[in-house]
Amino acid sequence: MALDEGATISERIRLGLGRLTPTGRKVAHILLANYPVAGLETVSELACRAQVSAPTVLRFVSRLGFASYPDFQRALRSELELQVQSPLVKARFSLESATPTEQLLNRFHQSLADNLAKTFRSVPSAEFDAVVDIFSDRRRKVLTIGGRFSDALALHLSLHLRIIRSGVSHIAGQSANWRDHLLDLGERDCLAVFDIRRYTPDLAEFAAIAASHRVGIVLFTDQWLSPIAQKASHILAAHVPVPSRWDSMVALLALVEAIVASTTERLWSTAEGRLATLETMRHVPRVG
Amino acid sequence: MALDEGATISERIRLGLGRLTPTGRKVAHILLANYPVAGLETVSELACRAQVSAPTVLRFVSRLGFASYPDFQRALRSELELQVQSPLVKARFSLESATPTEQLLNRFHQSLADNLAKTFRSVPSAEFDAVVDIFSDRRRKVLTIGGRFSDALALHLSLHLRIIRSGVSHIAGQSANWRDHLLDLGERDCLAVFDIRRYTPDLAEFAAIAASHRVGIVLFTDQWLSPIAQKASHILAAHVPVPSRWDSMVALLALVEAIVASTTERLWSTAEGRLATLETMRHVPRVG
DNA sequence: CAAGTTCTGTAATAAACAGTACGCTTGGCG
DNA sequence: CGCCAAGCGTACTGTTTATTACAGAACTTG
Repeated sequence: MALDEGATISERIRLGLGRLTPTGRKVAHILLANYPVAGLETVSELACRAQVSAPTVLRFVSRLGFASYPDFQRALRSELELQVQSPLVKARFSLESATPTEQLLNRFHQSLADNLAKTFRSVPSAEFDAVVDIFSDRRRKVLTIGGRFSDALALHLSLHLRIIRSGVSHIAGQSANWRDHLLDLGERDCLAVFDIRRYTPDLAEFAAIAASHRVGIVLFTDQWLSPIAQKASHILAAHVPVPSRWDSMVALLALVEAIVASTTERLWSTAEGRLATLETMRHVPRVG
Repeated sequence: MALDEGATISERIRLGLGRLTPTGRKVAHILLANYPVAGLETVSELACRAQVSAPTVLRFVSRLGFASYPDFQRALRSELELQVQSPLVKARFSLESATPTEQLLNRFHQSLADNLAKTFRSVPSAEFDAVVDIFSDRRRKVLTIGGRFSDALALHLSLHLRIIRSGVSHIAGQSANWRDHLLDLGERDCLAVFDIRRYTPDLAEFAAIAASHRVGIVLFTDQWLSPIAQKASHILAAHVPVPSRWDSMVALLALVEAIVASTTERLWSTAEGRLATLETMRHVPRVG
């Protein structure tokens, strides 16, 4: 790893520019001009771009404080990963005039917008369609279940689906009782599982059992993919990191809402009637 | 170079998803979820991330039409190079080339990003701080409750708060039983209410009763404000419209997460111990 | 239920790569 | 003018990395 942490690599290059040898400076300029791509190429490719020899490039990264060239590349990649693939939202409005709270809100918003962008960019539309297909198929029963926190999303999904179609349930309560629900499920049916990190072992076990009964598994998870991914027939992954002690479920909720919106549209001809019926029932005093 | 030009690599992956083998799909999902960084790592690193073997990764890139893995990486880099240098022109793939689903996802994402921005811009930081103050005050009990759909958020809030502090409960079940909870609440205590449109009459009634007992009401609502706003001591409003039959709770969840993040930070010195205790308890077999 | 096909991981192989030693060149200074 | 030192590139070496061959597992199909 790099000796001198804190600054981004491009900053470190700019700062070190004075201390470099003439050829080293050539490398630095090429790197800054084509940042960060040039640094992700091989040593010889970069050397060729900068019209210097390979050892010069190595001496350069060494002087920047990296133990090796692969080490340098790793740093570059992890920076790229954070720095976002959405360069449009730079919006440097964390100025000194802002109060600490405003800054916090800004940072938080930034991360969320970022997660949203990455999530929507990476979700395969074929996968999305497939899931909507399943949820729109009234012949397939749908069971939803979630982990400790993500269960709220599972509930959210089932609440909406249940309104527009029949055969939807949410599995709550003790994990020992979960598998009872599987009795009702056949090969054509579907289990929607929500599992984000600190993945729930009970859930994985349950999903495995479901999979062994040939129940289709739709997995909503985070960008690192729950272990359940191995059993899942369809996967929708959302980005969850935010500047917080907890992970964010905003992008995952966004996916659920998009799925629900699309499914509702698909089933609208029949869902409309159900909603109307529901409306009239609302005025009847509730039982209990 | 790649045989089949024209599309971006991520698009090509999405399109090819159906034609892939099960393990190949794992690789594809990891790649899309961490695009494009994951593809710039070595074969074995990527294989490890996707929990498959190295040859599987190679077969994957081969099936995508690349002659070799370095070739694939070169393509990825050159795409990255273009993308970074023209930050404005991307994400604009709501063109005629996009499939209906892609357009839907795009529109949906656009609305959500919009809601998020409006919400964070409009939330007064003083109000935000005040709510964090209340939730951080261990002497005040906190009760959460929500409407038909928004109750999932109320639950979400209580689940997190309950971990970092004591005296937090969520009100569920029949509305007739709700007011029982008020018995435990005094003047200094707090009721967190979630209510978005098609506002729930029962909730308004309940909030009114609570207010008459001088319980402080923190209201999470939509941009048009639930009628409960009149009784509320603090209001946090989020924007909810999306191109869907339902309203979106994404921005509201975002606010909740921001509140939770901030409260957690505030109480961290004691919350840390609670979390550790919880962790040790997790390994004890559950009752029932 | 069995034969065949497809898929996948293990292990061995080949290629590309980063790293290094050495000697030449250049610029500064006595 | 000549010595010294710093900088650079060439050529080589050791490692890492991609690749390929093969054998076992899983799933299909008749």
